[in-house]
Amino acid sequence: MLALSPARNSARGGCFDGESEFLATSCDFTINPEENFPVFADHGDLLDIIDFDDLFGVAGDVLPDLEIDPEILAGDFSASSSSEKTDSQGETNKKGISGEVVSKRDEDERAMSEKMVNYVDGDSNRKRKYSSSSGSSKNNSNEGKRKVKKVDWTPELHRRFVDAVEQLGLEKAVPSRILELMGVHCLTRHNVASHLQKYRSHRKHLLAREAEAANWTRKRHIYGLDSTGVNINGRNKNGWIAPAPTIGYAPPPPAAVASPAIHHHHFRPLHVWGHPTVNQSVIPHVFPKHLPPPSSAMATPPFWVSDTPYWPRVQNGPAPYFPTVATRFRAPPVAGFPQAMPPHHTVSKPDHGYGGSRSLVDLHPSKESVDAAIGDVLTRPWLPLPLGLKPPAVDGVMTELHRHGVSEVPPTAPCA
DNA sequence: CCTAAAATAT
DNA sequence: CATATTTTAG
Repeated sequence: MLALSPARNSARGGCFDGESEFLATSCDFTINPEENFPVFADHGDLLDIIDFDDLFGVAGDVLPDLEIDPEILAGDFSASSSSEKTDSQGETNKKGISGEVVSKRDEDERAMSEKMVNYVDGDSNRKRKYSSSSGSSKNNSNEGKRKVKKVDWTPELHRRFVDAVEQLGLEKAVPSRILELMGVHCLTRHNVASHLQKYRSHRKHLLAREAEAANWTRKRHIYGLDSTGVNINGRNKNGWIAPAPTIGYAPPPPAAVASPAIHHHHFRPLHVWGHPTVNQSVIPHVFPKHLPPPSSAMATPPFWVSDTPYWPRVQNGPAPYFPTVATRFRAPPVAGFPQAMPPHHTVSKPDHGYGGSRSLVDLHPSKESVDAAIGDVLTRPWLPLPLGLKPPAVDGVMTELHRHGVSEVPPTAPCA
C-alpha cells in the first residue's frame, strides 16, 4: 500500500547531511560516495546516504523536488552514478498535483543527469547548470527544452529554512549560512537565496500589514473602542514570520490549531504565496526514527496560505493524515542533522513552520516589528501606545532630563 | 557573495 | 492571471 516501492530507494541519496531518513520523492539523485558529505562528512558514509528507511515508505516532504532536464546530460558523464534507478515506473508519480505526473522513469533519468551535473564538487557547493536556451520561446518542457529543475519547497524544507534563519538571526541570515545550517545537500545557494528573497518579501508585507493593524487598533482605542483584535501573543499564523508584538489578530483557538479543517476560517492574511505547490510526498504513517516527525508541518496549516487548508499532500497513496495531539509535537532533534543544529535549538521550539505555534524565539518581537512599533509611536505620540509598550515613568524621565542638564521642567500644561 | 529585479514556468 | 522559482544583473 505504500506508495513507495522499495526499488526506488536503492540508489537514492538523501539530501540532508547525515540523515537519510527522510527520503523523499524528490532529490532522487544517486549518490556518489566521493562527492557529497562535505562538511558533515563525519556521518557521510555511503551507507548513511543510501536510505533504507525509505523503503518503509516514509516519504519525507523534506527533500526538494528537482526536475531535471534530460538534455542537460548532453554531457558525458561517465557512469559514475550508474545507479540503476530502475524502477518500475508505475510506482510513485512525482506530483500528485493535477495532471502533471512525471513518470518515475523520467525522473530518474533526470535526476541522474542532474546529479552528474550538479554534484560535481563534493563540498559545500553544488553546481547546477541552468541552461536558459531559447529564452524566447517559453514553450514547454518537452522538446529540446531544458526543463529547469525546480526546488519544491515543501513544508519540511521550509521549516528547516526558517529554523536556520532564526538561528542566524535575520541580520545574519544570508544564503550561504542558511544553506549550511539547513544541511540539505540538494539545494544551492541560489535556491536558498531565492527563497530568502521571497521570505523577506513576505515578511515585509506582514509587517506592513501589522503596522497598519496596530495603528488601526490604537485609533480604536482613542475612540473608546475595545481592542478585540489585539494580538496578545504576537504570533502569526502563517508560519512565515513571527508576527510582531504589537497588534494583530487574535491567535487561533487551540482547536483551530489542532484541526486545520476548521482553522482557516479565521484568517485572511495576505494572499501572498498563494497556494501550495503541494508536493506529493506521502505523509508517513510512521515517522522516521531519527527525525522529528513532520508533525509541525502537518499540524499547522500550510505556510503559504494561512487560511487555506493544506494537508494531505498525499498523492495517490495513503489516506489523509490527521494529526493527533501526540503528533503535533516535534520530537527531539536527532542525529539527522546535528551538525547544523545547536543543542538548544531543539528544546524551545516545539512547533514551527507553517502556521501553527511559533517557537519561543518567535514570541520575541522581530526587530522590524519593534522598530515599526516604535516608529509608529514616535510619529504619532498622541495615539495610545501599542500593547506591550509602557510609557516611561515620570521619575525616569526626570532623571534623564537631569542628566542632560535640565533641572527644571515647566509645569505641565494640560493640553486642551 | 548578496540582493533585487527580470524572466519563466506552472 | 497569479504565484513560485530560476536566472540575470549590479
